[in-house]
Order: sequence, then C-alpha cells, then structure tokens
Amino acid sequence: METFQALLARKLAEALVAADLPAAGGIEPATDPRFGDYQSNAALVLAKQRGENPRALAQRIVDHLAVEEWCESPEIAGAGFINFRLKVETIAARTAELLRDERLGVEKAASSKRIVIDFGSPNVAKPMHVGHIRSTVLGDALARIASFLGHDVIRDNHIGDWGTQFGMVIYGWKNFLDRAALAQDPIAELVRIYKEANNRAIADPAIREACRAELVKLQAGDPDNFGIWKECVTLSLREFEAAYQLLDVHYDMQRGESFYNDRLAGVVERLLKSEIAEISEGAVCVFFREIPDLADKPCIIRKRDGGYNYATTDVATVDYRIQDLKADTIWIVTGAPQQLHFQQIFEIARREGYGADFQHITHGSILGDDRKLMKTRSGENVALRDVLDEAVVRARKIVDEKNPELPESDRAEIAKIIGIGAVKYADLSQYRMTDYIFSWDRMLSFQGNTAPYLQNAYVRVRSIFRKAGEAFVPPAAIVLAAPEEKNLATRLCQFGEIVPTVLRDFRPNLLANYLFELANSFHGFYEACSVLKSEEPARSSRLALCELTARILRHGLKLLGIDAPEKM
RNA sequence: GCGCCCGUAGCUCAACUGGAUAGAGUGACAGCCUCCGAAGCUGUAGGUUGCGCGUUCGAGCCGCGCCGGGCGCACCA
Repeated sequence: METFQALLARKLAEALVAADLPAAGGIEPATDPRFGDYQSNAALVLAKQRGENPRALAQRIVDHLAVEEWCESPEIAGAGFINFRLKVETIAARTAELLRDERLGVEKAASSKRIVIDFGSPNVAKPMHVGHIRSTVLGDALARIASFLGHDVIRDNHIGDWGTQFGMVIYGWKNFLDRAALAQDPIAELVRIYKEANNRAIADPAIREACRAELVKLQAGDPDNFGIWKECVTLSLREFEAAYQLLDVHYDMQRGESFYNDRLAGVVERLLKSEIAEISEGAVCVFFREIPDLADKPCIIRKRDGGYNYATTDVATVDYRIQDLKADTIWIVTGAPQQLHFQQIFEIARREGYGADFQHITHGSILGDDRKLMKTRSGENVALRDVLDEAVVRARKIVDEKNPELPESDRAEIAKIIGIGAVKYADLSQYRMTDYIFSWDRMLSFQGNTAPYLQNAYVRVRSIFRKAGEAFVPPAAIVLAAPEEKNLATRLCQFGEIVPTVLRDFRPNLLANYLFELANSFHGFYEACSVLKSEEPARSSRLALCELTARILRHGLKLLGIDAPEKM
C-alpha cells in the first residue's frame, strides 16, 4: 500500500514533468497542522537553482498538480511552500484499507538485500554487563525492522571466545578451580580464577610465563587446554542464552572469534601477496598513507611475535560474511570507541575489492547518576542479569500495587513484560549516539515516553474489546467526524511512512517517538469520543480505530523487541 | 598534537537529514471521573539551540574558528 507521502511525491514528480521543470525537492510531513498534512519545498529548491521567483514557480507546479482526488486544493504559503491537506474521506478510505492490510501500511523495501548484522558480542568467561544492553537491544530492533521490510537478515553473535585472556583462565582453571563454585555460578568462578591468575602473574614473572605457555598450548591444539577452553565457552554460552531468553533476543548463528582461527594465516599471506600489507618493525601492517586521518595509524594484522590479533580476525570475518554468507551489506553494532578499528577494517576490505556496503553502527554509553560510566559502588561493571532482575522486581511491585486482584501467575508475567520492556524502551527511545543516564524511576514511569505508558495505552484499547464482549468486525465505513477521530486516523496512516525511516540512519528512536505520539492521539480520542456507547455508524467506526491502534501499537512495539500485555 | 562523538527549557530527551512561530515528558501551578481502565486528559509557565563568524530566500542541522565533556590514536579485544 502506497503511503500518502509516496503518493504525493509521485504526483509532485508528475507535475514537475508536466510543468517542464526538472525533478527537485520532495514531500515531507507538515511541520505544523496549520500547514496541512504534507508540504513540499520543490519550488524553493528550483527557485535557487534557476534564479526565479519561488512563489511563481510554486504556482506553476500547483497548476499541474493532479491531487484533487485526495487533497483539498494545494496552497502556496510562506516563501513558496506548497501545502497539502488530505480530504477527510481520503483518510477514512485509507484507514479502512489499513484494516485489511496485514502489513499495516508498511511496504517492503524496493530491493531486498542480504544483511549480516553483528550485535551483542559478549566475551566468554566474563559476565554480560549493562554496556551490552545497547548493542544487543539496538541490533535486535534493527534486525527486526529490516526483516519486516523484506530484507534477508542474518543475525550473527560475534562472541569474544579467543584471545590472550585464555592463558590466565586456563592457568587458573588448572590451579585454583573450585568445582562446586563452578556448578553454582560458572561465570563468577571463571572470573575469580582469571583474576587470581592475573594477580599472581603481575606479582610473579614465572606465573606470567606459565600463563603464556598455557595460551601457546591452547593455540597449538593441546587436547587438555582445548577441552578446558571448550568447557568455558559452553558454560558461558549457556549463561548468555538465559539473558537472551529474558530479553527475547535471538541469533541465527554465533560465530565466535575462534571460528576464524584457522583462516588468519591465510588472511595475512593474502594481504602480503597483494601488497595491501607490508612488514614494518617486524609486524605485518596495512598503512593508509593517502588517507590523511589514517596516515599515521597503521593497522597491525600480525604482531611482531607472529601472533594474530582482533584486526586479523575481523578481516577474516568480513571475508566469511561476504564469500560464504553472500552478504550485500554488513552492519556491525558496537560502542563508539571501536570506530577507528572498523574504519581500518572496511578500508582493507575495499582494497581487496569488496563492493559490499559496510556500516559501523555506533552508540553512546549508559551513565550512572554521576554522569560517568555506570558502575557499582565498588567500581565494577553492573551485571546485565542484575539489571534485568531488578527491572522485573520493580515492575512487579508496581503491578501488585495497581492491580492486586489479578492472579499471581498473571502478575508475574506482566511484571516481566513491563520490566524488560521498560529497560529496552529506555534505550531505544533515545538517539543512539547520546549517552543517557540510567534511571529506574524514569523508565518505569507510566507518564511520558516510556514502555509502560505505551503498554498501558494498549491495555486500555484491549479493555474496550473485553468490555464489548464481541469479536471485531470491520465496519461498513469509517466516519471521521470529531477532530480527535481524524487526528488518530491520520496518525495510524503514518505508520508506513515511519518504519522505513528507521533504517535510513539506524534510528529506532524515530519509531519509538511515533508510537508515543500514536498513544497520545489515542488517549485524546479516548477522552473525547466514547466508543461502546456511541450510536452507529460511529460505534463501528470507532471500534475500527481502536482495533487498528491496538494492532499498530502491538506491532510497533514488537519491532522494538517489546511485548504488550493484555492486562496490567 | 591529530581524529571521532556529544552540547537544545531547572532536569531527562525529541526535532523524519536545510524549512515556516524549536517540540514532548518531568518538576511547579490550575482544572477534568453519576461516562469504555484517572496507569488517563486539558490548560498555564519555562529558550539568544555552548560562543563567534560564514554559506543560504531560510541554519539546532552545512563550513570555519573557539569553549566545555566523553572516547580513540603500533602489536589488548
């Protein structure tokens, strides 16, 4: 189903051709209701290009615009804007159409791409902490939205399961492992033995050497060390999986760094052979001398000691995703500090002749009350598990207060939906680059732009249908008499315009904003227009608006990875 | 030193990529339940968009220069 925006853009393009003018400008939502529903700056753009009077050009365009089927006569305003006001019947007809559209007005992308999206990426033998929320939740939402838009999405968890820390972990495992503690809380025990080994290694060069020897043995394929490593990975993955279940985040594959291990030598050899890489100070490096910002920042792909590092792994990863997974585009979701690294990796890929589209999608940090990176009082990272558990506990307390008559099992389920939803939404409703201050009170508030507010709006709609006790039947006609009805219907028609914009710059917060505005419009409608007590044909028409609101709220939240409860 | 990101109402954040008089929420104040969930709604108040030049018919957004904060810059990932 073509959106109003797309329809008007098409009509504008036709008018420009008919008026013998070049393509210019576009259609965007009006900035103010006084200016109608949509506006075009085409005349202003052309006026600049041609040095002509903008209002005269606007008139020339309007003379050729054939939009009377959908709009009141377009108006020329201000410096030369063309304003479009949709006819009420047009909105009503579109709303009726939306009711029959499974996609709720969201068209699939013109060309479907295979997208490999890399997000989350926790490290083995370390607990996931708050910092993982953003990458995980953002990547998941982008993957959901891309899939819905018809792309072929492969979700890959690039787990940090290989690296120098395993020397310490294995040494610790062999010397200080407490099996009972491991059974109790595997990752805590792995962290403990790692720290123990690390502390001793700092104090004692012999132990440092022993750790390094364990690492070398692991890398050489020693069966004992490999077995220990494998067990660490298995234990960690199990723990990650619990968090992913709670977050409702799922992957198509989990190719850890170790997966690429036997390809690293080939990568270096190939890059040397093609002279993309060279040897410098004993290390194999790629220089970017002709790129000013990177001129003094070489990328090391083999260390002087012959070892490989994460740059090597990431070059191999790009290879794999393009050659084996046939990616048209690769999205990597990580914090901003890795920006330089991926700039280098992508540049190497381009030099190797890869034409895929590479996107490093960065994000800001989660801060504590002190505006510094969120930490516990003792200065440790805050465990993800603790955050999620507390979210559910806090939500449960609120549900118990507000709705004590609900059965226990319902309240437990609702608390989970609200608590987890609140944490996710607090993240996604914000521009991804800004650092934000973590606040339980704000994210769990029922007021303002929060998950509970949206979930409550959904519950209110659903409650109407429970009360009605009848199955929804599409109405004979949509009637938009009250301004609140028209306002809500207009908003419902915009869903199809908003969803694709999210991928333009990877901004789920645009969808979150839309849903918030939709909930506002619904509440305005709800206060002004009684549904069940109204006379036909208003009653059926209003029920239809409720039904669509519920569908779009639920689906919009789902695209953000958030559930909507039936009661709360 | 170089590079990237951020700076918007007291506070927390938007602003659909250059559009018209910069919007919400929160806090404060004033209203609205014989009526579908008041977990809601309506209204009032709050601004030199860090500062200064520039480009443009038009700048929170683009360019240059400052000021503040964060992060990154050769063998950790």
